[in-house]
Amino acid sequence: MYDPKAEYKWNDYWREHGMFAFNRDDEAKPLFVIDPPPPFTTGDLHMGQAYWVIYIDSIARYKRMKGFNVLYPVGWDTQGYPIEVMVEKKYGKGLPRADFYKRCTEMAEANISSMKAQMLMFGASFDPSLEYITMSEQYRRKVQLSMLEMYEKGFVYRAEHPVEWCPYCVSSISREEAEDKEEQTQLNYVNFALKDSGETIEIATTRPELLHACVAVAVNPSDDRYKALIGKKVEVPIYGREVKIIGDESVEKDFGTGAEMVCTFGDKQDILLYYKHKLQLINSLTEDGRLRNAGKYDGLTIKEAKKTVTERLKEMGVLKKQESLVHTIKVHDRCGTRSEFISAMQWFIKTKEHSERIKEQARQVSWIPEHAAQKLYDWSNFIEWDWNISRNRVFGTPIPFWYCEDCGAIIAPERSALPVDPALAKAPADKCPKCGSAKLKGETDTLDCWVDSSITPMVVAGWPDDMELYKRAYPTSMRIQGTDIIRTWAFYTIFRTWALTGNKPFETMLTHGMILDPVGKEMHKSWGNGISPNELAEKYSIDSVRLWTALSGGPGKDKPFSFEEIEHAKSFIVKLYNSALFVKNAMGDVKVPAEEPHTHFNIFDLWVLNRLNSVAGEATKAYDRLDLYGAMTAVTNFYWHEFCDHYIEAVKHRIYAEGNDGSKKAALFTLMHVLSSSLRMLAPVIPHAAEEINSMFSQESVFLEPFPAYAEKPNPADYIINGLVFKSSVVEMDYEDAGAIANDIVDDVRKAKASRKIALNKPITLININVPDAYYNTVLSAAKDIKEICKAGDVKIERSKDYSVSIQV
RNA sequence: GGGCCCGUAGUCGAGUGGUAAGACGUCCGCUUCACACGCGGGAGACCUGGAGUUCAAUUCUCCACGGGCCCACCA
Repeated sequence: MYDPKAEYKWNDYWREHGMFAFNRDDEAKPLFVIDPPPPFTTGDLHMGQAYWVIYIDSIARYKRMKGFNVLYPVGWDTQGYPIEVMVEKKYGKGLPRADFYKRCTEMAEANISSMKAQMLMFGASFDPSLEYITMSEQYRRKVQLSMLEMYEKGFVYRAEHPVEWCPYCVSSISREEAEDKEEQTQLNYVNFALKDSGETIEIATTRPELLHACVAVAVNPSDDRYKALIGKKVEVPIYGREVKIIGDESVEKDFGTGAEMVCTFGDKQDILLYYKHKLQLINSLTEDGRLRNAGKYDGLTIKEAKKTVTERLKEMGVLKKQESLVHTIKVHDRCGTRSEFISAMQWFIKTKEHSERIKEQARQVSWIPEHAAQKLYDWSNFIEWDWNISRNRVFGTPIPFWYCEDCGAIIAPERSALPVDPALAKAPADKCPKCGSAKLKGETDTLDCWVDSSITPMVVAGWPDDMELYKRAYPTSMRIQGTDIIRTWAFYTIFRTWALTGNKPFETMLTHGMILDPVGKEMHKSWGNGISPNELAEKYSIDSVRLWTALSGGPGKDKPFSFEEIEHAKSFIVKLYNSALFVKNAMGDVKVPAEEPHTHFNIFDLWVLNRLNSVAGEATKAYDRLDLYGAMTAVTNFYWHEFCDHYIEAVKHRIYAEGNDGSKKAALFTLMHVLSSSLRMLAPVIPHAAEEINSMFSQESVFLEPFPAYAEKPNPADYIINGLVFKSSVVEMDYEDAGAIANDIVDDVRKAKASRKIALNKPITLININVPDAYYNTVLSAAKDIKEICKAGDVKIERSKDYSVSIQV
C-alpha cells in the first residue's frame, strides 16, 4: 500500500541535493524567469495561495526537465495595515513608534517562517537564495530607488487634494482599498431660506452633520421648479452662512427634492462640483473623523454630530421630514470603517495621463485566459485621479523625500544614501534649493504597499545590482496571479515597469480564479467555511492536493473545492504505485534491455508505445501553454485506462510464462518504458509520488531524467509480429489503430463472458472472430495473444463483410 | 446604467463548424495471483431558449432568460 508519509522525505532530499538552484552563470541553457506573487504575510497559507504555489511549482519543475535554467524566487509582502493590527492585538495600542516597528518586524518574520514551511511542504521548488522580503533593507532600497527614478522622470508630486481617508486608521487610502457596503440611513429633507425673500428651498441630504461645510446648493438647470433660483443665495441653517444656488446637469431631478447641498466633502460628487464650480473649501473633518470649522460642534464625532445636528434642525423647524433609505457607502477594506474625503497634502504618482500607455503595455503581454486583460483595460479607462501613494502608517517603506515647508519644493536623497528614512535623517541640503528656506521637513508617511510590490519583475530579474543578469532575465517569462488583483498588482506593475524601463514586465500573465467552498461560495474566515490546505495534505497526501489542483479545470475560472475529486486524485496515485509494484515484481531478476527489442514486439506492445508517443505530444503541448489540466487529463487517462486496464492485462500471460524468452523481454521493456515515461510526465505535478515510485527502480532522481520526447508522425517502422511482417508492407494502418482493434476484440470477449455471467478468468474453448478484409492481417497477427489473454482454447478468424465476435464455453 | 465571463448528463468539468472527453454519483456483475482507493458492463446530455449565417452549429453572430465577477451612481 502506498504510504503518503513517504512524500515528505523527498522535499528534504531535493533541497540537500541543491536541485532547485538557479545557475546564474549558465548562459547555455535558455532562461525561464518566474514572477510569483509575494503573499501578504498573514501567517497562514490559505487554499487560494496553495493553488498558485502548486501551479507555479509544477510549471517550474516541467521547465527544468525541459532543459531550462529556471529562476524561481520567493517573495514576501510584509508591510501594511494587517500586520499592524495583529501587533496591536497582541501587545495593545500605544507602543512607542520604534518598539511598535520592531514588533511588526518580528511578527512578519514569524509569519514568513510558518508560511514558508507550508510552501515547502507542498514541494515549492523556489531557490531560497532568491528570496526577497519587502520590509528588508535591501528591498526598501530598491523601492526607494524606483521612487527616486520616477521622481527624476517627473512622475512624483506632492499636492493638496481631497483624498479618500480612513478616520479609524488615520490614513489616506486609495480607490481600490475602498469597498462598497450597503447601509440603512435617513434621508433628511431640510429647508434653506432664500436670501431677501420669504421663500425656502427644500434639499434632501443623508449627511446633515456636514452642514457646516455646505458651500452651495445644486439643482438641475432643466428643472422648472428651480431653474429661476439659480444664482440666488440661500442661508445655511444653524450656521447662517450664505451660499449660492448653482445649476448642474448631474443633479437628478427625481431624487429627493431635486435639490442637494454641496459640502466639502460629503462624497465624490461634491468633489466634482467643488472643482467644476470653483467653490469655497471648508475643511469639515479632522483626520480622526471629528468635526472642525463647525463652531460649537467642533470635536464631535461624525455619529454624535449626525444626532445633534438633526435634533437642532428639528427644533428650528426646518427639518421637514425623514425617510429611510438604503444606499451604498465606501468602507475601508481592511477595517470596515466608512471612508471620508479629506483635503490634505499627499504624495501622488501620475497615472491618469498614462492610461492609454498602460493599456498599450498590457497588450504586449500574452494573457491567459485572454479576456483577463479586459479587467485591466476597464480599470485603466476609469482612472479619475492620480495614484495617491501616501499612507500614514508606521510599518511601511518610508517615502524617501523631504520637502520645503515654505514653498513646497521636493528634496530628493542621494542614491548612495538609500535606504533612507527622512523622518529621522537630515535632508541632503541645508536650504531649499528653490526659495532658500531652511525649513526642510522629512516626510513621515510611508508608501502604499502596491508601490513595494509593483517592481517585483525587475527585482527578481536582478535590478538594480546585477544588471548583467537583468539584461538576460528581463522581461520575465511569466507571472501567475489571481484575477482579483488585476487592477492593483498587475496594473501597477505594468505601469511602473513601463515608467522605469520602458518595457513590459513579463511575456505571459496567467490569471487564476478563486477556490470556492464545496457549495460554490467564497471561503471566508468569518463564515467558517474555509478549507485548510494543510489538513487536506494530512488527510489525502501532498500530491493528492497537487493533482487535484491540476485536474480542477482550466485556470481563470473560479472552482468549487470537491472532496470527491481529491479522493479520485488520491486513488490515481495509489493506482500508480500499485501498477509500479506489478512491474517491479514482473521484472524479478530479469535484466530488461535498455534498447528497444525490435524483433519481439507484438501488436499490444506497439500499440501502447505509440499511444505513449501521442500522449507525450499532448502533454508537452499542454504544459507548454501552461495548461496543467490538459497535461494531466492526457497522462492520467492514458495511464489508468489504457496502460493499466488494457496493456497490463494483455501482457500478464507473457509475464507469468515460464522462461525468459524474447517476447517476455519485449513485454518487460515496454512495461518499464511506459511506466518510466509516464512518471516523468507526471512528476512536475506529483513530484513526491513520482520520486518515491521512481526510487523503486532507480538510484537517480526522476527530475534528472529528460522529459519524454515524442514524434509528430506515427511510427513508420516495420515489425515482424507472430511471423507476419506488419505495417506498411501489409496493411495501411498505424499501430494505434491496429492495437485499438485488438483491444476491441478482447473487450468483446469480456463482454460476452460478462453477459453469460462467466468469470473473466475462466477458460473458454473457442473465440470466433469475423472481420472485414482490411483488418484480417491485423487480427491474425494478434490472434495468439488474444487467445492467451482471454484464456481461450482456440481462435478462429474468418473474413466477412461485418465484424463480430462470439465465444464457445 | 456600463463592461466582462459563464450556462454541456444528478454533480463537477473538457472540447469541437459535421450531434460531445473524463471524473464523481447511480445501477448490474466480479474477492481474475499490482490494486475492492480495484476490474468488467449498463443507464444517464435533443450541449438554457429563440432568430440568423452555413450544405452542416453545442461550437460563429444577434436577441432573450439565468448565474457570477468588476466598474459607475446612489444628495
